[in-house]
Amino acid sequence: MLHTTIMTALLKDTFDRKKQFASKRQAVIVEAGQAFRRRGYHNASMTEIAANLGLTKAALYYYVRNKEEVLYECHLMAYDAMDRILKAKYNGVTALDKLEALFVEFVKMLTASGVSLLTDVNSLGAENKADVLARRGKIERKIIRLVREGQKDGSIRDGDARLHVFFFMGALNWLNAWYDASGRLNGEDIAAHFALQMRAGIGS
Amino acid sequence: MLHTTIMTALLKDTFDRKKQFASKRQAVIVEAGQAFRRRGYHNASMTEIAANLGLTKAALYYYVRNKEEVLYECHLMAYDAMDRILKAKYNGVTALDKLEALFVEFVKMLTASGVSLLTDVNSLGAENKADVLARRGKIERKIIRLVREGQKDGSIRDGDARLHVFFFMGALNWLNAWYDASGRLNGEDIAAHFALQMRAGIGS
DNA sequence: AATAAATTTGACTCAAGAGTCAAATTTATG
DNA sequence: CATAAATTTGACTCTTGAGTCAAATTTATT
Repeated sequence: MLHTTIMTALLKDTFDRKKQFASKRQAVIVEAGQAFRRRGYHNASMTEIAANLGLTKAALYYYVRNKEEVLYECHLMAYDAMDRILKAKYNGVTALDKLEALFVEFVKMLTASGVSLLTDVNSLGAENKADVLARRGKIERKIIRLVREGQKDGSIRDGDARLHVFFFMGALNWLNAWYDASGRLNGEDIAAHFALQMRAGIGS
Repeated sequence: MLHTTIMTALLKDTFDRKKQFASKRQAVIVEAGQAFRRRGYHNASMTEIAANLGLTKAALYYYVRNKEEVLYECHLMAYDAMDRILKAKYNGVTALDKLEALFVEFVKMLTASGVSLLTDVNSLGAENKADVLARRGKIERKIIRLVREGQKDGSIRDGDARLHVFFFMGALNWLNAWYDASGRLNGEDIAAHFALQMRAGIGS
């Protein structure tokens, strides 16, 4: 009994500590991601990111190995979010319907959360870069497959499915360049508009 | 007579020299632009760009003031090209027709020439950044105006014209991320496909 | 060939920012 | 309070790449 209480206390402690550490680390990644988005990877210094969190640069390095790792995790976070969206089941009889629902979620996610699609993939080392591009490729292929499905069920117009996808993925990636959370357009509106435009663009 | 021949020789000479200088300088900008596109502004070093041209870094600096200026000129070059396209008169009775013709030219230009839309606008100093964003804004507004015109003449579906435009401008900017000149898709095909998708996306 | 201008270079300087580390400080627990 | 682990810090080091400059070299002209 005494033994177990000690154990549980110990476990709870280490668990809490690990949770604390993990969530602080997460905060670092998110803050860095926003800095990267606003100012670009190379223009955002680790010192600056630390300061935004009320920390010193040296303290940052308690949570992350190096800057590149942070960029890498930012990319992964975005692709994880997209994967989660892709994994969910969407209602709608046609593939186009599903694609639309998916697209809405993408836009809402990108306008709402701290997650953003970064473009600076060349600042990653060969290993991480390959990894990130593989993740991106996987997602793109999944969407392309959905488009092909739509071309079979007749909901999506014929034509190069890859081009269909690259076109509207561009809209997603371009969001970062102009979307301003404090602007008059909210994420829901943009999502609705973009979904409609995407659908019209490839629907048959 | 003697006088005039001397003068003309002198003028011709300086003219040639200036032309030489200008075209070499242009080559520097173009090469740098390609390097920036491939590797990102900060990852592409001046030494590397010089080497690609068979020069030394010091020689590069005979042609340009500094790296930022080069980035600035790359942006201007792209916007100049877009301005030229925007200035031309396009056939087609509806605004949508004109927009489509325009869009085709944009895509062809971006897939063909050394010109490319760069995204690293944050690496510019305040002055140049404002300038570049102003140029971009001007172009966007012109296109938005055309979209509004289309909404009046009934060729373009109603809805926020800015969003209509941001959507397909994303496709343009995303080109850099995936387009490979040595790939199986050529610029003309992409232009045709994208034009169709753009048109379908906002046509009424 | 002599000359003058244009072009190129090797060998620098300099600043910025990534990353380190031993020591100080804070936090949780008995 | 004493202690041990976790966290944070100031004060470094080190590398990279931008930018400079006086001198060398090339080019065009008479």
